Amino acid sequence: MQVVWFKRDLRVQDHAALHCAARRGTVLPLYVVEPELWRQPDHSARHWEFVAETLAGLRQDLAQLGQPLIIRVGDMTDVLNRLLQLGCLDALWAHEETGNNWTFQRDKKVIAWCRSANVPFHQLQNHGVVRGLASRNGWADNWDRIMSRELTPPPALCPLNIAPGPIPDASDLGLLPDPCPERQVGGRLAGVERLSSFLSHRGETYQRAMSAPLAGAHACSRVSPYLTWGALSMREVYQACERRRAEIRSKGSSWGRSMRSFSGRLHWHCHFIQKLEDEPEIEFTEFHPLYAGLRPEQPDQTRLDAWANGETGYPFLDACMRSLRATGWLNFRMRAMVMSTASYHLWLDWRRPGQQLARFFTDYEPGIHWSQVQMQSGTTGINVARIYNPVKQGIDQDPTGVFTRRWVPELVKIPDQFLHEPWKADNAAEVLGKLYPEPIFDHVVAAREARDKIWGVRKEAGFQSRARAIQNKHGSRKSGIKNRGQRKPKGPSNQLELPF
DNA sequence: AGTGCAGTTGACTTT
DNA sequence: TAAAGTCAACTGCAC
Repeated sequence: MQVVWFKRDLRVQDHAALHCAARRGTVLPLYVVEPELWRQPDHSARHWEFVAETLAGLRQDLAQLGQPLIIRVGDMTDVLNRLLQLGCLDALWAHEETGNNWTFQRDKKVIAWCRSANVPFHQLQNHGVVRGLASRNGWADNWDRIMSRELTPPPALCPLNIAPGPIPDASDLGLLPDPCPERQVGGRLAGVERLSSFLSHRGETYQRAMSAPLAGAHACSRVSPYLTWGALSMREVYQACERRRAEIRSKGSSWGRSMRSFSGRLHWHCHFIQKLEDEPEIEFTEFHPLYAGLRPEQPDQTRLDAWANGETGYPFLDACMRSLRATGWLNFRMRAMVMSTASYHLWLDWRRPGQQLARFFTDYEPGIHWSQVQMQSGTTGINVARIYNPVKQGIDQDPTGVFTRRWVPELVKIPDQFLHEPWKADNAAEVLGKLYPEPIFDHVVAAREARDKIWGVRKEAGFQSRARAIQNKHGSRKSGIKNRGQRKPKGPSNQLELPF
């Protein structure tokens, strides 16, 4: 029997492993709930609940093809042992997974197990990430080629007489309660709906609205969790986007800008995951070694908790964190800001805040996440430190205060004018330290100190040569430090310059 | 109508 | 996907 192991590719459409396995013989579609994975510090109940909903839909889709999804709970190698003893395992099929260290080690165990049991294990390429990549040269063109290939159709399956097995609850897995009342709903149907409503109407203002937390929640595609857990394939999202781009060329310019911008972000998705594929250590280790040990190894628990609970005394920052906890989502800019404040203003080592955010994001994608966490902590060596000002961001991104007031209602008595800096309000003493905390850091002083420390490292001996090596290994060939300083010289001025 | 000046804007540089 | 600083050009206004 051809066992198709579903991991973070929970769909039947454009699923190469399923398609190829079905051409070889009878397919046993399998999902293994691995309790140890779900106990990892970057995983949370909201992830599992999203996956459980997606599994229910996948089970139905597979049933339509002829054989519903089989679900088992336990270690993967134990499940494989049982299948082998039952004579149900002629070959194992899966997609290559670029996950956290736990799934990386588990995959190595599975590979070793298959080798010793003499079971062929076929791992097929997942989205645009290349395993065993020798060089980043030509990577972007290769991505375009992969994404332009035809979608793999779902195959017909032979029915088997095997108990399907229940889908466990988060509590069955011993996961801590993780209330997320406005979490996106899992399942392919919801993903397809998000994609089509984005392309047909929600996306028109994408380019303009994506950075504001309130407008962005509507104008952003929101397909990210469906891509993370594989209910949608990157290829089908990319192709739908390109079809739409061709269609809207005649329409107004905001559609054109928005779709170009969205397409660009789809390219970046795999670009970042490729970094973790090429260097799995970045989950734990600084891209640039000179940034190791810069911050205290053990983060100050009080500050970490205040940050994670949305109680720093900076209203917009706290609103973003509280919104994230309740919805499982934040727009890109606000993700960068919350990470930036943890790493710079609060000077916390990036690993623990990174794990906390991973648990909060329904769309936690390890490759994107750890690349971004390090980028917003200034430890890559190839990006200049971008330190966000939580007051300025509030004024720029939530000028009316509607978003901030929704999530920080204790500031109801603070006038609009002072919402983002409540300590300046006449009635500050009535609120601060009573209903809402005083700021736990001075953002101007903290940003300056962090900037000086980060820039100090750049001046150390050997910094630049190592940074160039990182850029060469991981950097985009279209931008980055390699091309800086090589910009085209300015063209001739339009004005005549006469020595008159 | 031209001049001086404070304040604003935008491009560019530095951290 | 930053923010702050610098500098020159520009604007509005008083005289």
